[in-house]
Amino acid sequence: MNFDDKSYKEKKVISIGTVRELTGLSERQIRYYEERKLIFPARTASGIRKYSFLDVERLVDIANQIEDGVQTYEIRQQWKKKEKQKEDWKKQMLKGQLQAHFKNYDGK
Amino acid sequence: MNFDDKSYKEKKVISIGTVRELTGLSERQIRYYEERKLIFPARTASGIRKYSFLDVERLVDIANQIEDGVQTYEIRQQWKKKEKQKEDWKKQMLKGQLQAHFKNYDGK
DNA sequence: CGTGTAAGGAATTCTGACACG
DNA sequence: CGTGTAAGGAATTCTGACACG
Repeated sequence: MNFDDKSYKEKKVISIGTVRELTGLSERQIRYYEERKLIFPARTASGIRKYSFLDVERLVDIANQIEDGVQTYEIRQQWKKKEKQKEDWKKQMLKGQLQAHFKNYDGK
Repeated sequence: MNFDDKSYKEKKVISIGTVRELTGLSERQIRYYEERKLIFPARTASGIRKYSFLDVERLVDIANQIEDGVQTYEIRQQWKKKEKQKEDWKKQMLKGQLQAHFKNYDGK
């Protein structure tokens, strides 16, 4: 209903110093995770990084995994795997709908 | 359920340049509305203003009213009036509950 | 009253690099 | 590999003031 509430979470408006305060991470860490393709802030015309609340949550998640000894490229691979699973799930849904469709047309 | 979605809207994390882009207002206007007690950004330790998405919405509302010729102090008065109405409504609710309460105890 | 602007200073952010391990 | 830090520069933000009307 209030779809704006969702965009608040994804709107990239927070600069790195505020992200530092929100997450407790150092700016060095935040920029490094970007270098390792784990986070993708927007950039202003002059090059200043802007993050969303969703990015902030993701950063905390990343930091926790690294604390647990997971390497950055492993985190990236894990996310790719999850993306693939999501794709597969969508295909299954579509397949199910198609089958239901043909059943109606063939069985009668 | 996801009560964080609400706090996103009220968390003061946006600096004035981004607010300018979000609202289309000038920084001068944004600071002036604060001077007139219509908006209340947070401040970092070093004095940088930080706004929430709710503040951004309020700023757009303020700007629209000013465009319509409403003066800043009138906007402030109008809000005070609405605050009062809200208070009165709460009292009414409370009164209603009290009456229902006594009815149960007295009528039986 | 509401807004623009130039002024000078302080705080923020950026990149590339060296360091440690 | 992940993070700290000093370095120099560029972009941002702040306040108080003058201007117009």
